[in-house]
Amino acid sequence: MTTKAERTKKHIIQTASLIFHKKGYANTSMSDILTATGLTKGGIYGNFKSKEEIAMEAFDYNTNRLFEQAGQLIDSTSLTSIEKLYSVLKLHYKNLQDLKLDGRCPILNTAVETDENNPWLWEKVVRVMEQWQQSLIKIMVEGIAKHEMKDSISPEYYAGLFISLIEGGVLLSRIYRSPSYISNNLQEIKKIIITDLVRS
Amino acid sequence: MTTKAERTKKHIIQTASLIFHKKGYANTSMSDILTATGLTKGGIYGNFKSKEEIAMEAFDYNTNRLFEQAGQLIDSTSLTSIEKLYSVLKLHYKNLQDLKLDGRCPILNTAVETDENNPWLWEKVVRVMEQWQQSLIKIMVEGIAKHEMKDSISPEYYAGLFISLIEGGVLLSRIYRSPSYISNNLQEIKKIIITDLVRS
DNA sequence: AATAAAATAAACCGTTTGGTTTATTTTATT
DNA sequence: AATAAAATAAACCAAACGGTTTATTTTATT
Repeated sequence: MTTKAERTKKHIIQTASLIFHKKGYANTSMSDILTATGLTKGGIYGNFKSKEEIAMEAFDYNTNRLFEQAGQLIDSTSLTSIEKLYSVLKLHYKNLQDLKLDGRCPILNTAVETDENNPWLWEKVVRVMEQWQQSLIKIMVEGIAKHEMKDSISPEYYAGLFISLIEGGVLLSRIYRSPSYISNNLQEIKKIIITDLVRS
Repeated sequence: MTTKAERTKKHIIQTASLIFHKKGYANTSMSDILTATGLTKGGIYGNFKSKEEIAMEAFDYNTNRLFEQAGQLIDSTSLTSIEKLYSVLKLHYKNLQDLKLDGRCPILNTAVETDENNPWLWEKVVRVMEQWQQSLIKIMVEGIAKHEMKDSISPEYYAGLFISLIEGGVLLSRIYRSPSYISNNLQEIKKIIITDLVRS
């Protein structure tokens, strides 16, 4: 069973994370959060000591959504490394499109806003990007070891390339309000995997 | 000759554009601008009617830097469309790296911050992205007409792809404080041009 | 039903925000 | 040298900001 405080904290994080994700940190006020949660100041400040503390937990909450189910996929034993690489990127794409993230990427958004403004949140951004990158590299390193991928490739290079294509696609799709850019880029990723990575 | 007011306006824009570019719009206060320009409130508000008006002109100023010299390059008659396409993208890369933009992209930054927050600035973001995209498309359309590029390609597709690689590279290079990501992506663009676009 | 935990309501805090006003002084322009 | 333009200095504004306090009421927990 969960305690009342735990439930309320969760409610605050869930609600605030949506607002932060949509409007950014500086442009979200405490009164926005009060209104959205239906709580009063006492209710909020009894559970969190500052707006920043909420922002930090909201960032974790939002980024976790992006990587939901990715862990299982990577650890799966029934897939080849080629299948894993493509399907994990496709999963990130799908998670970005879903209702809650709404085509925006919390890493991209938070990186842009907190660089030069909030060192603590910035540190989180760097860490989660490293984590993402490493997960892709890991798949490729295993792919090379299992002779499914060429041993001449640089996993770091392709990890950077794939992440760039996803994030660049997010930007264009947001600006034009059309998912075609990010889905085109996912197609290009598929093509690159086949032509550059697969050991034939 | 320029009038005093014109000189002061320019000074304000030049100074403020650097701060907006670095810290974003919401995180830049009027007092930041006062300090940096060395002017007083009267001096600022005598030339601009609001912070937002400064922000709008600062955005134009920053994005113009990104496209500096690109026009001449595109209009040049001595280059093939292949050379034009690669060298204009390389120029954008170079402009992004230079002292003033400092590896950040004003389109990316402003898109993230102003979506959902500032419709006027957002409109500018959309327009400048369209302009960028169209300039790349134009090169490819001409390349097809001159039989330098395959007529089976979609200029829209590749324009989106190249912009994605640049913007994704900007994000990664900023997060890791290393230019290698964006320069890797520029190499990949070169490769894609040769393997996918060139009519052999 | 008694106790403890959590949330409300409302007043309150100092600070910062973007912006205005007015009278004075400095700087350009002619 | 006279005129007009531009910038200063400083007081002032209302509103919003994040955050605190206190006494009261509601809600969980046992």
